[in-house]
Amino acid sequence: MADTTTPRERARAQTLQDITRIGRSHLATEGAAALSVRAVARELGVVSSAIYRYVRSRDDLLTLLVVDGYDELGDEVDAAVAKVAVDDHRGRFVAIGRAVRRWALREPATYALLFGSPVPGYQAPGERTTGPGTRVIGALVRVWEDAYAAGAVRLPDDTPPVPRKLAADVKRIRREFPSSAPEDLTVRGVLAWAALFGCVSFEVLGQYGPDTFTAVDQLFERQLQLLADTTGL
Amino acid sequence: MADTTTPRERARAQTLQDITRIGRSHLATEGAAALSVRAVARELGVVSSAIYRYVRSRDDLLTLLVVDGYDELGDEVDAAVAKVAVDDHRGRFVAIGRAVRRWALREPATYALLFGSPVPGYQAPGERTTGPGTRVIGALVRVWEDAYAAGAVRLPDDTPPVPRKLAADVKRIRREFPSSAPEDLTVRGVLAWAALFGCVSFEVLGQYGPDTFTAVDQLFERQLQLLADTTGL
DNA sequence: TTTCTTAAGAGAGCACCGCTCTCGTTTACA
DNA sequence: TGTAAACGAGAGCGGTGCTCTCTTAAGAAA
Repeated sequence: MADTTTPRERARAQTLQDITRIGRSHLATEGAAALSVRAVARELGVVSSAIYRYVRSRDDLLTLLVVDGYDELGDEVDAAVAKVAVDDHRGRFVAIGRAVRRWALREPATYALLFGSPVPGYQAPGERTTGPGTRVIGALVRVWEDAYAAGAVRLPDDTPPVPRKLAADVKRIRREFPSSAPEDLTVRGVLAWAALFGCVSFEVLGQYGPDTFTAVDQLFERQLQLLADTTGL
Repeated sequence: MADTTTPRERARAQTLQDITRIGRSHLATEGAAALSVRAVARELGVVSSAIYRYVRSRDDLLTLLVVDGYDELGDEVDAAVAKVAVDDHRGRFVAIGRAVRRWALREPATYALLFGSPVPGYQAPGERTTGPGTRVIGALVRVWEDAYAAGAVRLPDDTPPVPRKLAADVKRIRREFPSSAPEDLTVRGVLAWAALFGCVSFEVLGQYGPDTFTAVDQLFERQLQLLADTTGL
Protein backbone atom coordinates (compact mmCIF):
# COMPACT_ATOMS: atom_id res chain seq x y z
CA MET A 1 0.00 0.00 0.00
CA ALA A 2 1.44 3.31 -1.09
CA ASP A 3 1.71 5.89 1.63
CA THR A 4 -0.56 8.84 1.21
CA THR A 5 1.81 11.25 2.90
CA THR A 6 3.08 14.17 0.93
CA PRO A 7 6.84 14.71 0.57
CA ARG A 8 6.51 17.71 2.81
CA GLU A 9 4.90 15.67 5.54
CA ARG A 10 7.59 13.06 5.24
CA ALA A 11 10.37 15.64 5.48
CA ARG A 12 8.68 17.16 8.46
CA ALA A 13 8.39 13.83 10.22
CA GLN A 14 12.03 13.11 9.52
CA THR A 15 13.14 16.44 10.94
CA LEU A 16 11.02 15.93 14.04
CA GLN A 17 12.63 12.54 14.48
CA ASP A 18 16.09 14.08 14.12
CA ILE A 19 15.24 16.66 16.74
CA THR A 20 14.11 13.92 19.12
CA ARG A 21 17.26 11.91 18.50
CA ILE A 22 19.57 14.87 19.07
CA GLY A 23 17.55 15.89 22.09
CA ARG A 24 17.89 12.47 23.63
CA SER A 25 21.63 12.40 23.10
CA HIS A 26 21.97 15.81 24.71
CA LEU A 27 19.72 14.68 27.54
CA ALA A 28 21.93 11.67 28.11
CA THR A 29 25.22 13.54 28.02
CA GLU A 30 24.32 16.87 29.62
CA GLY A 31 21.14 16.24 31.59
CA ALA A 32 17.69 17.76 31.31
CA ALA A 33 18.63 21.17 32.66
CA ALA A 34 21.35 21.61 30.07
CA LEU A 35 19.07 20.67 27.23
CA SER A 36 18.89 23.77 25.07
CA VAL A 37 16.94 24.50 21.93
CA ARG A 38 19.92 26.38 20.54
CA ALA A 39 22.27 23.45 21.04
CA VAL A 40 19.88 21.09 19.32
CA ALA A 41 19.57 23.58 16.48
CA ARG A 42 23.33 23.84 16.16
CA GLU A 43 23.73 20.10 15.93
CA LEU A 44 20.92 19.94 13.41
CA GLY A 45 22.80 22.54 11.37
CA VAL A 46 20.06 25.08 11.58
CA VAL A 47 19.45 28.40 13.24
CA SER A 48 17.65 28.31 16.59
CA SER A 49 14.47 29.96 15.46
CA ALA A 50 13.96 27.24 12.86
CA ILE A 51 13.38 24.68 15.61
CA TYR A 52 10.26 26.56 16.58
CA ARG A 53 8.70 25.50 13.27
CA TYR A 54 8.64 21.99 14.72
CA VAL A 55 8.44 22.47 18.45
CA ARG A 56 6.30 25.01 20.20
CA SER A 57 8.74 25.59 23.05
CA ARG A 58 11.51 24.02 25.05
CA ASP A 59 8.89 22.38 27.24
CA ASP A 60 7.32 20.93 24.16
CA LEU A 61 10.68 19.46 23.24
CA LEU A 62 10.85 17.91 26.69
CA THR A 63 7.41 16.41 26.17
CA LEU A 64 8.71 14.84 22.98
CA LEU A 65 11.49 13.21 24.97
CA VAL A 66 9.12 12.19 27.76
CA VAL A 67 6.85 10.35 25.36
CA ASP A 68 9.86 8.81 23.63
CA GLY A 69 11.21 7.63 26.97
CA TYR A 70 7.93 6.15 28.19
CA ASP A 71 7.63 4.27 24.93
CA GLU A 72 11.11 2.83 25.07
CA LEU A 73 10.65 1.78 28.69
CA GLY A 74 7.27 0.27 27.88
CA ASP A 75 8.71 -1.68 24.97
CA GLU A 76 11.51 -3.13 27.06
CA VAL A 77 9.18 -4.08 29.88
CA ASP A 78 6.79 -5.79 27.49
CA ALA A 79 9.64 -7.64 25.84
CA ALA A 80 10.99 -8.79 29.19
CA VAL A 81 7.62 -10.06 30.33
CA ALA A 82 7.07 -11.92 27.08
CA LYS A 83 10.19 -14.01 27.68
CA VAL A 84 8.79 -15.56 30.86
CA ALA A 85 6.25 -18.38 30.93
CA VAL A 86 2.73 -17.03 31.44
CA ASP A 87 2.16 -19.20 34.47
CA ASP A 88 5.35 -18.05 36.19
CA HIS A 89 3.72 -15.08 37.83
CA ARG A 90 6.49 -14.32 40.25
CA GLY A 91 8.98 -14.59 37.40
CA ARG A 92 7.02 -12.11 35.33
CA PHE A 93 6.91 -9.63 38.19
CA VAL A 94 10.65 -9.95 38.71
CA ALA A 95 11.24 -9.58 34.98
CA ILE A 96 9.32 -6.29 34.96
CA GLY A 97 11.31 -4.99 37.89
CA ARG A 98 14.61 -5.94 36.34
CA ALA A 99 13.64 -4.40 33.03
CA VAL A 100 12.74 -1.11 34.67
CA ARG A 101 16.01 -1.03 36.57
CA ARG A 102 18.12 -2.02 33.58
CA TRP A 103 16.59 0.68 31.43
CA ALA A 104 16.89 3.27 34.20
CA LEU A 105 20.57 2.51 34.69
CA ARG A 106 21.17 2.74 30.96
CA GLU A 107 19.22 5.98 30.53
CA PRO A 108 19.49 7.76 33.87
CA ALA A 109 18.80 11.21 32.47
CA THR A 110 15.63 10.12 30.74
CA TYR A 111 14.62 8.18 33.83
CA ALA A 112 15.13 11.31 35.90
CA LEU A 113 13.04 13.25 33.42
CA LEU A 114 10.17 10.79 33.71
CA PHE A 115 10.27 9.85 37.37
CA GLY A 116 12.30 12.56 39.06
CA SER A 117 11.30 16.07 39.92
CA PRO A 118 9.09 17.71 37.37
CA VAL A 119 11.13 20.19 35.38
CA PRO A 120 10.38 23.58 36.90
CA GLY A 121 7.54 25.32 35.23
CA TYR A 122 7.05 22.35 32.99
CA GLN A 123 3.85 20.41 33.23
CA ALA A 124 3.63 17.28 31.11
CA PRO A 125 0.46 17.49 29.05
CA GLY A 126 -1.66 14.58 30.21
CA GLU A 127 -3.26 13.91 26.86
CA ARG A 128 0.11 13.07 25.32
CA THR A 129 1.90 11.36 28.19
CA THR A 130 -0.62 9.39 30.24
CA GLY A 131 -1.04 6.71 27.60
CA PRO A 132 2.64 5.73 27.30
CA GLY A 133 3.10 6.55 30.98
CA THR A 134 0.81 3.79 32.19
CA ARG A 135 2.42 0.91 30.35
CA VAL A 136 4.53 -0.32 33.27
CA ILE A 137 1.68 -0.31 35.77
CA GLY A 138 -0.43 -1.87 33.06
CA ALA A 139 2.02 -4.75 32.73
CA LEU A 140 2.11 -5.18 36.49
CA VAL A 141 -1.67 -5.26 36.79
CA ARG A 142 -1.81 -7.94 34.12
CA VAL A 143 0.59 -10.11 36.11
CA TRP A 144 -1.41 -9.81 39.31
CA GLU A 145 -4.66 -10.36 37.48
CA ASP A 146 -3.38 -13.50 35.76
CA ALA A 147 -1.96 -14.79 39.02
CA TYR A 148 -5.19 -14.20 40.86
CA ALA A 149 -7.25 -15.79 38.12
CA ALA A 150 -4.96 -18.83 38.32
CA GLY A 151 -5.44 -19.02 42.08
CA ALA A 152 -1.74 -18.40 42.60
CA VAL A 153 -2.03 -15.41 44.93
CA ARG A 154 -1.56 -16.08 48.63
CA LEU A 155 -2.46 -13.15 50.87
CA PRO A 156 -2.81 -13.12 54.65
CA ASP A 157 -6.46 -13.30 55.65
CA ASP A 158 -6.14 -11.04 58.66
CA THR A 159 -5.72 -7.86 56.63
CA PRO A 160 -8.36 -5.28 57.57
CA PRO A 161 -10.79 -4.37 54.80
CA VAL A 162 -9.93 -1.53 52.44
CA PRO A 163 -11.54 1.69 53.72
CA ARG A 164 -14.56 3.01 51.85
CA LYS A 165 -13.15 5.96 49.96
CA LEU A 166 -10.07 4.04 48.93
CA ALA A 167 -12.28 1.19 47.77
CA ALA A 168 -14.16 3.66 45.60
CA ASP A 169 -10.85 4.75 44.07
CA VAL A 170 -9.99 1.14 43.35
CA LYS A 171 -13.34 0.65 41.67
CA ARG A 172 -12.74 3.66 39.47
CA ILE A 173 -9.23 2.55 38.59
CA ARG A 174 -10.65 -0.76 37.39
CA ARG A 175 -12.46 0.98 34.63
CA GLU A 176 -9.06 1.54 33.07
CA PHE A 177 -7.39 -1.63 34.36
CA PRO A 178 -10.10 -4.28 34.57
CA SER A 179 -9.56 -6.74 37.35
CA SER A 180 -11.51 -9.23 39.37
CA ALA A 181 -8.96 -9.46 42.17
CA PRO A 182 -9.80 -8.38 45.71
CA GLU A 183 -9.34 -4.73 46.53
CA ASP A 184 -6.61 -5.56 48.98
CA LEU A 185 -4.49 -7.04 46.22
CA THR A 186 -4.90 -3.94 44.09
CA VAL A 187 -3.79 -1.71 46.94
CA ARG A 188 -0.82 -3.97 47.58
CA GLY A 189 -0.05 -3.70 43.90
CA VAL A 190 0.00 0.08 44.11
CA LEU A 191 2.47 -0.19 46.98
CA ALA A 192 4.66 -2.60 45.03
CA TRP A 193 4.55 -0.30 42.03
CA ALA A 194 5.55 2.78 43.99
CA ALA A 195 8.12 0.79 45.96
CA LEU A 196 9.69 -0.63 42.83
CA PHE A 197 10.24 2.84 41.46
CA GLY A 198 11.34 4.02 44.87
CA CYS A 199 14.11 1.44 44.87
CA VAL A 200 15.17 2.24 41.33
CA SER A 201 15.04 5.97 42.01
CA PHE A 202 17.17 5.66 45.13
CA GLU A 203 19.80 3.86 43.11
CA VAL A 204 19.65 5.88 39.90
CA LEU A 205 19.17 9.30 41.46
CA GLY A 206 21.88 8.61 44.01
CA GLN A 207 19.97 8.58 47.30
CA TYR A 208 21.88 5.61 48.65
CA GLY A 209 25.10 7.58 48.55
CA PRO A 210 28.12 6.67 46.51
CA ASP A 211 29.76 4.11 48.79
CA THR A 212 26.88 2.54 50.68
CA PHE A 213 26.20 -0.52 48.57
CA THR A 214 28.65 -2.47 46.47
CA ALA A 215 26.17 -5.27 45.85
CA VAL A 216 23.27 -3.21 44.52
CA ASP A 217 22.29 -6.06 42.22
CA GLN A 218 21.81 -8.41 45.14
CA LEU A 219 20.00 -5.72 47.10
CA PHE A 220 17.59 -5.09 44.26
CA GLU A 221 16.90 -8.79 43.73
CA ARG A 222 16.10 -9.10 47.41
CA GLN A 223 13.81 -6.09 47.25
CA LEU A 224 11.99 -7.60 44.28
CA GLN A 225 11.46 -10.84 46.16
CA LEU A 226 10.09 -8.99 49.18
CA LEU A 227 7.72 -7.01 46.99
CA ALA A 228 6.58 -10.19 45.27
CA ASP A 229 5.87 -11.58 48.73
CA THR A 230 3.89 -8.49 49.65
CA THR A 231 1.64 -8.95 46.64
CA GLY A 232 1.18 -12.62 47.35
CA LEU A 233 2.93 -13.95 44.28
CA MET B 1 28.51 34.27 77.88
CA ALA B 2 29.21 37.10 75.46
CA ASP B 3 29.49 36.02 71.87
CA THR B 4 32.91 36.38 70.40
CA THR B 5 31.66 37.05 66.89
CA THR B 6 32.54 40.35 65.30
CA PRO B 7 29.81 42.60 63.95
CA ARG B 8 31.01 41.75 60.47
CA GLU B 9 30.62 38.05 61.10
CA ARG B 10 27.16 38.62 62.49
CA ALA B 11 26.14 40.73 59.51
CA ARG B 12 27.52 38.09 57.20
CA ALA B 13 25.60 35.32 58.94
CA GLN B 14 22.45 37.40 58.77
CA THR B 15 22.87 38.07 55.07
CA LEU B 16 23.50 34.39 54.41
CA GLN B 17 20.35 33.58 56.32
CA ASP B 18 18.40 36.14 54.29
CA ILE B 19 19.69 34.62 51.08
CA THR B 20 18.59 31.19 52.25
CA ARG B 21 15.16 32.48 53.22
CA ILE B 22 14.62 34.27 49.94
CA GLY B 23 15.97 31.29 48.06
CA ARG B 24 13.54 28.97 49.77
CA SER B 25 10.59 31.20 49.01
CA HIS B 26 11.60 31.39 45.36
CA LEU B 27 12.09 27.63 45.35
CA ALA B 28 8.59 27.17 46.69
CA THR B 29 6.90 29.55 44.30
CA GLU B 30 8.91 29.10 41.11
CA GLY B 31 10.62 25.73 41.46
CA ALA B 32 14.27 24.80 41.48
CA ALA B 33 14.85 25.43 37.82
CA ALA B 34 13.60 28.99 38.06
CA LEU B 35 15.75 29.78 41.05
CA SER B 36 18.03 32.56 39.88
CA VAL B 37 20.85 34.34 41.63
CA ARG B 38 19.74 37.60 40.06
CA ALA B 39 16.21 37.27 41.38
CA VAL B 40 17.45 36.57 44.88
CA ALA B 41 19.74 39.57 44.62
CA ARG B 42 16.88 41.79 43.48
CA GLU B 43 14.73 40.76 46.40
CA LEU B 44 17.64 41.27 48.75
CA GLY B 45 17.97 44.78 47.30
CA VAL B 46 21.44 44.23 46.03
CA VAL B 47 23.18 43.88 42.71
CA SER B 48 23.62 40.33 41.45
CA SER B 49 27.38 40.23 41.72
CA ALA B 50 27.16 40.97 45.42
CA ILE B 51 25.58 37.58 46.04
CA TYR B 52 28.79 35.97 44.94
CA ARG B 53 30.47 37.37 48.05
CA TYR B 54 28.34 34.91 50.01
CA VAL B 55 27.71 32.07 47.65
CA ARG B 56 30.28 30.59 45.32
CA SER B 57 27.80 29.80 42.58
CA ARG B 58 24.20 29.00 41.88
CA ASP B 59 24.93 25.38 42.73
CA ASP B 60 26.31 26.52 46.03
CA LEU B 61 23.07 28.34 46.68
CA LEU B 62 21.21 25.13 45.93
CA THR B 63 23.42 23.28 48.40
CA LEU B 64 22.44 25.83 51.03
CA LEU B 65 18.80 25.03 50.36
CA VAL B 66 19.46 21.31 50.29
CA VAL B 67 21.07 21.37 53.72
CA ASP B 68 18.31 23.62 55.00
CA GLY B 69 15.69 21.23 53.70
CA TYR B 70 17.32 18.10 55.12
CA ASP B 71 17.55 19.80 58.48
CA GLU B 72 13.94 20.87 58.54
CA LEU B 73 12.77 17.41 57.50
CA GLY B 74 15.04 15.81 60.08
CA ASP B 75 13.71 18.06 62.82
CA GLU B 76 10.10 17.27 62.01
CA VAL B 77 10.75 13.55 61.84
CA ASP B 78 12.54 13.59 65.17
CA ALA B 79 9.75 15.60 66.76
CA ALA B 80 7.12 13.22 65.40
CA VAL B 81 8.94 10.17 66.73
CA ALA B 82 9.39 11.74 70.13
CA LYS B 83 5.63 12.03 70.55
CA VAL B 84 5.12 8.28 70.39
CA ALA B 85 5.79 5.89 73.28
CA VAL B 86 9.21 4.27 72.91
CA ASP B 87 7.75 0.78 73.10
CA ASP B 88 5.19 1.47 70.35
CA HIS B 89 7.56 0.49 67.58
CA ARG B 90 4.98 0.25 64.86
CA GLY B 91 3.58 3.61 65.94
CA ARG B 92 7.00 5.19 65.72
CA PHE B 93 7.51 3.84 62.23
CA VAL B 94 4.14 5.14 61.12
CA ALA B 95 4.90 8.52 62.73
CA ILE B 96 8.10 8.81 60.72
CA GLY B 97 6.29 7.99 57.51
CA ARG B 98 3.55 10.47 58.19
CA ALA B 99 6.04 13.19 59.08
CA VAL B 100 7.95 12.67 55.85
CA ARG B 101 4.77 12.83 53.82
CA ARG B 102 3.39 15.85 55.66
CA TRP B 103 6.59 17.80 55.16
CA ALA B 104 6.84 16.75 51.52
CA LEU B 105 3.30 17.91 50.79
CA ARG B 106 3.98 21.21 52.51
CA GLU B 107 7.31 21.80 50.75
CA PRO B 108 7.02 19.99 47.45
CA ALA B 109 9.71 22.04 45.71
CA THR B 110 12.25 21.40 48.43
CA TYR B 111 11.26 17.75 48.52
CA ALA B 112 11.80 17.57 44.77
CA LEU B 113 15.19 19.20 45.22
CA LEU B 114 16.23 16.62 47.80
CA PHE B 115 14.63 13.45 46.47
CA GLY B 116 13.81 14.16 42.85
CA SER B 117 16.12 14.30 39.90
CA PRO B 118 19.46 15.85 40.62
CA VAL B 119 19.52 19.38 39.28
CA PRO B 120 21.33 19.15 35.98
CA GLY B 121 25.01 19.75 36.32
CA TYR B 122 24.64 20.07 40.06
CA GLN B 123 26.36 17.58 42.32
CA ALA B 124 25.57 17.86 46.00
CA PRO B 125 28.84 17.97 47.90
CA GLY B 126 28.79 14.92 50.14
CA GLU B 127 30.73 16.50 52.96
CA ARG B 128 27.99 19.04 53.53
CA THR B 129 24.87 17.06 52.75
CA THR B 130 25.37 13.45 53.87
CA GLY B 131 25.12 14.31 57.55
CA PRO B 132 21.71 16.01 57.42
CA GLY B 133 20.70 13.67 54.60
CA THR B 134 20.88 10.56 56.75
CA ARG B 135 18.64 11.70 59.57
CA VAL B 136 15.47 10.00 58.34
CA ILE B 137 17.11 6.64 57.74
CA GLY B 138 18.84 7.12 61.07
CA ALA B 139 15.51 7.51 62.82
CA LEU B 140 14.14 4.45 61.04
CA VAL B 141 17.13 2.32 61.99
CA ARG B 142 16.67 3.33 65.61
CA VAL B 143 13.05 2.14 65.53
CA TRP B 144 13.95 -1.25 64.10
CA GLU B 145 16.87 -1.62 66.45
CA ASP B 146 14.75 -0.82 69.49
CA ALA B 147 12.01 -3.15 68.32
CA TYR B 148 14.44 -5.96 67.74
CA ALA B 149 16.11 -5.45 71.09
CA ALA B 150 12.67 -5.61 72.71
CA GLY B 151 11.92 -8.85 70.91
CA ALA B 152 9.02 -7.20 69.10
CA VAL B 153 10.09 -8.05 65.55
CA ARG B 154 8.34 -10.96 63.89
CA LEU B 155 9.90 -12.06 60.62
CA PRO B 156 9.14 -15.18 58.60
CA ASP B 157 11.76 -17.85 59.22
CA ASP B 158 11.77 -19.20 55.69
CA THR B 159 13.57 -16.21 54.19
CA PRO B 160 16.75 -17.28 52.40
CA PRO B 161 19.99 -16.00 53.91
CA VAL B 162 21.33 -12.64 52.73
CA PRO B 163 23.89 -13.23 49.97
CA ARG B 164 27.56 -12.79 50.82
CA LYS B 165 28.41 -9.48 49.16
CA LEU B 166 25.22 -7.87 50.36
CA ALA B 167 25.93 -9.13 53.87
CA ALA B 168 29.31 -7.42 53.67
CA ASP B 169 27.57 -4.19 52.74
CA VAL B 170 25.28 -4.54 55.72
CA LYS B 171 28.26 -5.09 57.95
CA ARG B 172 29.89 -1.91 56.67
CA ILE B 173 26.70 0.10 57.03
CA ARG B 174 26.55 -0.91 60.68
CA ARG B 175 29.69 0.98 61.36
CA GLU B 176 27.62 4.12 60.84
CA PHE B 177 24.30 2.75 62.12
CA PRO B 178 25.17 0.26 64.86
CA SER B 179 22.71 -2.59 65.11
CA SER B 180 22.52 -6.09 66.45
CA ALA B 181 19.50 -7.09 64.37
CA PRO B 182 19.74 -9.88 61.80
CA GLU B 183 20.94 -8.92 58.36
CA ASP B 184 17.59 -9.80 56.87
CA LEU B 185 15.90 -7.14 58.96
CA THR B 186 18.36 -4.51 57.83
CA VAL B 187 17.76 -5.36 54.19
CA ARG B 188 14.02 -5.23 54.77
CA GLY B 189 14.57 -1.86 56.37
CA VAL B 190 16.33 -0.59 53.27
CA LEU B 191 13.37 -1.71 51.22
CA ALA B 192 10.92 0.00 53.54
CA TRP B 193 13.00 3.16 53.46
CA ALA B 194 13.14 3.27 49.67
CA ALA B 195 9.50 2.25 49.41
CA LEU B 196 8.38 4.96 51.82
CA PHE B 197 10.04 7.60 49.70
CA GLY B 198 8.77 5.91 46.58
CA CYS B 199 5.22 6.32 47.82
CA VAL B 200 5.74 9.92 48.85
CA SER B 201 7.51 10.74 45.59
CA PHE B 202 4.72 9.22 43.51
CA GLU B 203 2.23 11.44 45.29
CA VAL B 204 4.25 14.63 45.53
CA LEU B 205 5.90 14.46 42.12
CA GLY B 206 2.63 13.54 40.50
CA GLN B 207 3.24 10.03 39.22
CA TYR B 208 -0.18 8.78 40.25
CA GLY B 209 -1.80 11.18 37.86
CA PRO B 210 -4.16 13.95 38.86
CA ASP B 211 -7.43 12.01 39.14
CA THR B 212 -6.38 8.52 40.13
CA PHE B 213 -6.73 8.71 43.88
CA THR B 214 -9.12 10.82 45.88
CA ALA B 215 -8.29 9.02 49.12
CA VAL B 216 -4.53 9.39 49.06
CA ASP B 217 -4.48 9.64 52.84
CA GLN B 218 -6.07 6.24 53.22
CA LEU B 219 -3.81 4.82 50.53
CA PHE B 220 -0.71 6.08 52.28
CA GLU B 221 -1.82 4.77 55.68
CA ARG B 222 -2.38 1.38 54.13
CA GLN B 223 1.05 1.50 52.50
CA LEU B 224 2.65 2.35 55.82
CA GLN B 225 0.93 -0.61 57.48
CA LEU B 226 2.12 -2.95 54.75
CA LEU B 227 5.67 -1.67 55.08
CA ALA B 228 5.51 -2.07 58.83
CA ASP B 229 4.43 -5.67 58.21
CA THR B 230 7.33 -6.21 55.84
CA THR B 231 9.80 -5.12 58.48
CA GLY B 232 8.16 -7.32 61.12
CA LEU B 233 6.93 -4.52 63.36
C1' DT C 1 3.35 23.97 -17.58
C1' DT C 2 2.68 28.01 -15.17
C1' DT C 3 1.00 30.38 -11.25
C1' DC C 4 0.33 30.87 -6.47
C1' DT C 5 0.19 29.60 -1.69
C1' DT C 6 2.67 28.31 2.13
C1' DA C 7 6.05 26.08 4.76
C1' DA C 8 10.87 26.54 6.02
C1' DG C 9 14.99 28.77 7.29
C1' DA C 10 17.92 33.00 8.25
C1' DG C 11 18.86 36.77 10.93
C1' DA C 12 18.20 40.46 14.09
C1' DG C 13 16.67 41.52 18.40
C1' DC C 14 14.64 41.39 23.34
C1' DA C 15 14.95 40.23 28.01
C1' DC C 16 16.89 37.24 30.93
C1' DC C 17 20.53 34.15 32.89
C1' DG C 18 25.32 32.80 35.50
C1' DC C 19 29.49 34.58 36.28
C1' DT C 20 33.87 37.63 36.15
C1' DC C 21 36.35 41.69 36.66
C1' DT C 22 37.39 46.23 38.21
C1' DC C 23 36.81 50.00 41.07
C1' DG C 24 35.56 52.86 44.87
C1' DT C 25 33.98 52.60 49.83
C1' DT C 26 33.44 50.95 54.36
C1' DT C 27 34.89 48.25 58.25
C1' DA C 28 37.63 45.94 61.68
C1' DC C 29 41.94 45.01 63.51
C1' DA C 30 46.93 45.68 64.61
C1' DT D 1 45.72 55.81 63.01
C1' DG D 2 47.12 53.23 59.12
C1' DT D 3 46.18 49.22 56.39
C1' DA D 4 44.36 45.09 54.73
C1' DA D 5 40.30 42.81 54.03
C1' DA D 6 35.42 42.66 53.05
C1' DC D 7 31.74 44.56 50.51
C1' DG D 8 28.69 46.49 46.99
C1' DA D 9 28.12 48.69 42.37
C1' DG D 10 28.55 48.50 37.70
C1' DA D 11 30.00 47.03 33.21
C1' DG D 12 30.52 43.33 30.42
C1' DC D 13 30.82 38.41 28.23
C1' DG D 14 28.71 34.56 26.38
C1' DG D 15 24.88 31.96 26.82
C1' DT D 16 19.61 31.10 27.00
C1' DG D 17 14.31 30.96 25.27
C1' DC D 18 11.54 33.12 22.25
C1' DT D 19 9.48 36.57 18.67
C1' DC D 20 9.45 39.01 14.62
C1' DT D 21 10.35 39.99 9.81
C1' DC D 22 12.16 38.84 5.48
C1' DT D 23 13.51 35.77 1.70
C1' DT D 24 13.56 31.52 -0.67
C1' DA D 25 12.02 27.36 -2.39
C1' DA D 26 8.95 23.59 -2.80
C1' DG D 27 4.49 21.71 -3.42
C1' DA D 28 -0.38 22.24 -5.00
C1' DA D 29 -3.66 24.03 -8.12
C1' DA D 30 -4.89 25.93 -12.47
